[in-house]
Amino acid sequence: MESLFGDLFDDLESKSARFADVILPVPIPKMFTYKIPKSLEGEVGIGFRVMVQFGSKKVLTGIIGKVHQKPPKEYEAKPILDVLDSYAMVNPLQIKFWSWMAEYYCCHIGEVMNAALPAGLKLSSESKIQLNPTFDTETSPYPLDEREEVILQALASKSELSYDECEQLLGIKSIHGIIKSLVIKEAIIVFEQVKDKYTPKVESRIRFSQPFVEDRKSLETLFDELSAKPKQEEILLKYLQEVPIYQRPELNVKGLDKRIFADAGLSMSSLKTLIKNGVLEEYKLIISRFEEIQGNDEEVTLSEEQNRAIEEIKSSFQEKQVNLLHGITGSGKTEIYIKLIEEAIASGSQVLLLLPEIALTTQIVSRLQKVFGSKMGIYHSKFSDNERVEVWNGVISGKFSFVVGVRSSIFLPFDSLGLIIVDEEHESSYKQFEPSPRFHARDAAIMLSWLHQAKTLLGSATPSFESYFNARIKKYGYVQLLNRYGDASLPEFLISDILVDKKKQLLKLDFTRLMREKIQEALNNQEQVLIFQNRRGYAPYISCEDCGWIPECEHCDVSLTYHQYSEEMRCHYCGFKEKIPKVCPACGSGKLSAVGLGTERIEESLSLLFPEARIARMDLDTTRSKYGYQRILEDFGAGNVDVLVGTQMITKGLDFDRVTVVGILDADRILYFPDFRAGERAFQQITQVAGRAGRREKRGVVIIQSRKPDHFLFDQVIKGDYKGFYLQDMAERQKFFYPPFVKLIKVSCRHKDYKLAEKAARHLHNLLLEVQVKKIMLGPEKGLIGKIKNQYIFETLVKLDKSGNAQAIFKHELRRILESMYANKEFRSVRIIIDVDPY
DNA sequence: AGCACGCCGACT
DNA sequence: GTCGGCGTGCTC
Repeated sequence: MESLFGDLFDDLESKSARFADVILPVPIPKMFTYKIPKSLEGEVGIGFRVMVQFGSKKVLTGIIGKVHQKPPKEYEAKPILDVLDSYAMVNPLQIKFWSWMAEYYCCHIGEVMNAALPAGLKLSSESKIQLNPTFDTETSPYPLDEREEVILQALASKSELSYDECEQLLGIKSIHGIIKSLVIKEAIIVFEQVKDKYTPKVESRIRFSQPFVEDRKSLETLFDELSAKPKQEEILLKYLQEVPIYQRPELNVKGLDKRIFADAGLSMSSLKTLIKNGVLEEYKLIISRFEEIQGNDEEVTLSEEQNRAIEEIKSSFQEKQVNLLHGITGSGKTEIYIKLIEEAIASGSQVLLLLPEIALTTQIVSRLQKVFGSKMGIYHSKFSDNERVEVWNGVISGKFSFVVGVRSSIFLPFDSLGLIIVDEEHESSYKQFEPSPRFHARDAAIMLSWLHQAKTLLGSATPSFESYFNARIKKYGYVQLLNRYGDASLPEFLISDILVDKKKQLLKLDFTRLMREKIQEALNNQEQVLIFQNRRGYAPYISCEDCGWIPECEHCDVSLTYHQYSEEMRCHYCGFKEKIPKVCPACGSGKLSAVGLGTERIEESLSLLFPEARIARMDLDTTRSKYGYQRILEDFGAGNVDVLVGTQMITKGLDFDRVTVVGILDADRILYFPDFRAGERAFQQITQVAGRAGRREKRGVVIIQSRKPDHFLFDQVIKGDYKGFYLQDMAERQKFFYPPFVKLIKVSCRHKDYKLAEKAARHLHNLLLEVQVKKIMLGPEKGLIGKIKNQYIFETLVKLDKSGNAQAIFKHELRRILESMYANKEFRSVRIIIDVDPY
């Protein structure tokens, strides 16, 4: 009843709507009101893409966020120029979600839209020129110069030219002046062309022309005629073999993929002749970029514990919107997900499963694909734009009722989500840092599921302390899985003291004796080894042994990482590269040596220590290509590699039975990271890496090299005492006011002028101090990295009281303050960046 | 963000 | 004299 009236009302509203507030991809924090012209009445509504004029000449495409009949007071609304869609690309729920995100993360809704839409749905507008039809060279009062003539001649043969093409034509850089002059002389017209970037994938298909299908006699006559032309005959026979149109004439409609003839080695020119003579015809078929996969609904058998967990989750969902599933590595969370997803789909809901980027290319996806087949969509950052648009459309059309994807898949056009699962909920890659919106996909997913009145399941072996905190205060439900699936035992932990070995001269190429022995043992037994070092490159930096000089990035305040393989030094913040100097530029000494450990160097050390072992490396540098990651994993899985060295990539989704030894070379680096989450992260990372050891028959060994083997964290990791560590860390956080006890907002100022950046940050800090809410402020301080890409950074950290409406008030005031900063001439050019829930 | 308008240096 | 530099102001 209610929904009926709701629909009716909406309908009435849209029929009489005369104005539309359009979300545009511009960094201005509001929507823009345009008039809906009579001709488009009833053709547009929320979520339609429209073309509008913005400014004097620019044509932009935006999305309608609201329709209404309130004429703007201060200005005359311009009309919408055109609608691009016959149905809404974005639904009203998404607009609500975008608005919430813009509000919560203090950014503009246009920025959210930018992040949400796959590039293929954003339209690019490009200025082009065409001949002015009323122009005549003979009668024109204006003389044309040589270059202008060139352009006009080109336009005679080609109806339009882009600016780029004009530049190429004349071979000069600034074409603007010439074009302007031609416009003044009324010789050409400049227009904006909007082009849809999405191009459907097409296949050329061949089929018989209709007469031959309807009339069997004509086909026979044809064969008689062609007996003298064996090549053409061959083609027709091939076709009939694949498409038996005698028995099933209807098959001719779909025809046959053209490539089949080429693959069979048949003459393409004969095929052309047949088409030319009207025997065969060629047509284009729009096909999906995704292969059809039949799900086999394989029966998943669950352990008693898994069944119990499912029941607990379901009953907990009765009263709680969010549930935390805390299951140690290898406890079989995937099966539980499958069961819950199946049930949600069966009840007619959509389901979203979020995975961290690097886990998506692995076994879990192929596993799910086997169960769900092609009703499952995959949304991955390595997919092309076109592939993403197809997933987007597939969600709208209902083809995909279930999507597995990375953080940006929360933006897909779901309209009836029933369940969102966030796997590896603690993963920091769920947080987007650059560019804005700086959102956390887990937190946004909880909001999204709330908008859909759906449920959220957070899964992790090592939950984020926030989520665990929320579970403990009963805001979230909490379900635990305690046993490893198939009763695989937890690995044995060994802590190896780097300093002791160093003193005894037992440290060889950064490997302690214990580490070397265990690796050798595994190699002797034909078992596999994982070595974890969360630092790519050869070494963090090189240094001059004589004067201590360290090469630094020209644009950022960091040392350059030494990459031996490519023989260069690279900045991991801006991508700056430099050749390695032969001698120290500071003192001329030739003694430059690598300091510290990176994956490349470890790979090299391993091949020196274990010359017989097959070694591979997995980090950002070896997995750049679309399938790089998969290839390395497959190699490892097939047993072609004995030792795999890698960054945190190896902690995800690797599920190989033959790994018995896991080595962590420099645990201290994880432990002493300068941020309040260091302990939590260290616990998570070590536990996750350790979870890769010994999954089935044999108990694995985890060797941790450290200079501080007595650190209390090791003890708790070894015992698997998550709660103990949590409680200890929480006490610290409460004492020093860190989340989850406060809300953090980081406000930074960036500018190429050091002094100005600092001054702006001071000023901003003072303005923020005046906001009347309970809070603590730190800073302004030079950022941890003081300069990135030639921009100096100063930061203020605000710790807000979580109770009451301190957050809302502060964000509101923040907006006002930002405007005042922007209105201030002095600080206009300073970039101010707001990061809500940083880290 | 673009892009226009507007006021000061080095070029045919 | 002009072409072109980038400061600053606005976009429904």
